Amino acid sequence: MAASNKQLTSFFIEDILSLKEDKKDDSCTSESDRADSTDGRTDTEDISVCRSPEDKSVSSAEMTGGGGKKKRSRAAFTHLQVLELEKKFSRQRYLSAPERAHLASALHLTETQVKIWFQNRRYKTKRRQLTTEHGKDYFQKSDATAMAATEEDFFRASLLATVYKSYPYRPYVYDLHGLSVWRPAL
DNA sequence: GGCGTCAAGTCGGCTA
DNA sequence: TAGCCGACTTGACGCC
Repeated sequence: MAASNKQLTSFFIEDILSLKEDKKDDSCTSESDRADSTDGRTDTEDISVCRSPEDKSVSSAEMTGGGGKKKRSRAAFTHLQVLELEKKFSRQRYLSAPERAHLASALHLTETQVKIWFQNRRYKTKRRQLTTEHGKDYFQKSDATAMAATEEDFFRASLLATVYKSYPYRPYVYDLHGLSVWRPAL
């Protein structure tokens, strides 16, 4: 697994939520949020933003020149960009258009990138939650029941193991407490 | 080379 | 009809 040793964007939600501003990379710029969000929230105040992904990797629109087969690139968001996105996601799972535009400009990302990030993030969270529930169901079965386990159960167990291996970063674990409040399950 | 991660692509459904 | 969504899938990238 690629993530076993590297630290990269491994951090705790508590860190994100309590983060005001620590260190700033030399390549990063700091800008203050003008707090023009429609609901009056100022979640992204004083966001420090590094270079946009387009600066260090080819953007989606920019493909291999020469008219050959177009090559898709994968933008790598900076640590701080992910930090702010996670921070926002921990409070809001859905963004309105103005909020998305505001966050995008604050992070030097496109609105599409922010939208896709939230889509992927929600799906990732849901997958994790589902596999957790399935895991509970499976391991709570009695031996007798386990003896009569269906092929689906075995498939489910193997899938669960695979998914657990796929999600080494604890900060991505969320519990749903109520309908609208999400918080880390740590 | 296989595997895991993740941004982006695709597809179908829903809503205003 | 446009825009957003969820549910995957694809493709690039990094690690072993």
